[in-house]
Amino acid sequence: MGRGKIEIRRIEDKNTRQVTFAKRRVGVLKKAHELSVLCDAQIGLIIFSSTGKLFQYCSESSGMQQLIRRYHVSKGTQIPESSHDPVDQMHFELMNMRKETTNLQLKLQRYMGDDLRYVQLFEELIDIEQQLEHSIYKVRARKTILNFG
Amino acid sequence: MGRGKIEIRRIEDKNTRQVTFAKRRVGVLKKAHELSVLCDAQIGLIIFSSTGKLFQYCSESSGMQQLIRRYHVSKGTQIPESSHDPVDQMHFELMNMRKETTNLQLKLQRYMGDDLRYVQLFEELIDIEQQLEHSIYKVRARKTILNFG
DNA sequence: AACTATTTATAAGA
DNA sequence: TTCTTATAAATAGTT
Repeated sequence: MGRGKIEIRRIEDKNTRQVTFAKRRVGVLKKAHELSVLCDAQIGLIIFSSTGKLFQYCSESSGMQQLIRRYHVSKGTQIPESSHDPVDQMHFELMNMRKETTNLQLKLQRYMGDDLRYVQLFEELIDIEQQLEHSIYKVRARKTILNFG
Repeated sequence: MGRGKIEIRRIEDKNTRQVTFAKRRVGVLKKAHELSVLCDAQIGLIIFSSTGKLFQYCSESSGMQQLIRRYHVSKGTQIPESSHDPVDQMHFELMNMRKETTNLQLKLQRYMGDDLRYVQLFEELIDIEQQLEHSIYKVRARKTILNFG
């Protein structure tokens, strides 16, 4: 739907991905709304961007909470490992977040050249090196812009 | 998007409404999936037809339950730090951890050369550049060790 | 269930 | 980056 056809796979270029996200997010929210109105359907749409920002749509006549409740009822049985107790849910989320934080810290360390002892693959080092070189390139470009832009 | 333009309001003819629902339901589910894949977003879409039938989409790497949990957490309201209620404390810890995760993501982005738009201080860029150069030095040292150590 | 004439969404360009 | 536009995709009405 544009000047060219694209494959449906993760867009690698960060800027393009961000622009596409902004455009298509509007598109899909609109489509959800139209379907809900035209066909009298109850619809909830939750979107988390890759940076964790939340966008949502919920059709009229019911808040998202109510829709989610209906969803749970409709699905009937609750998945065993997931509890309805808000405290349990929070605990679960907390564990997930700790895991994510740890991963991020490791990744950051790696890109900061720390804790490379356990990087055993030469290929992986080359990847990191190239990423760092690319980063430096971009930082220098930004420096130039700040200086003369 | 068809032989004629239509107003976005409830379709009165029952048959037409059903047909349109079937067509557009496929369309919006597809759009949600494409957005999720192209832009690395976490998406959940819940559709109840007017007859109460459930249709849903949830992006890879997380079930609908987990997405809903994330939604609840994300919508969580601010809790005063002073509360002694264990649930509030857990909530508070969650919020802090989310903040830390966001910071880590930003820092990582920065060291990967992305999202430098908002780095306004030349000094800060020089810091990042030096850190990156140091990182490359360490990565290269590790390469040497792997090769000859 | 297919088929198209049109509208709509959007990828790439300015 | 916001605006534009050529092209792809969705779909309303038809068969």
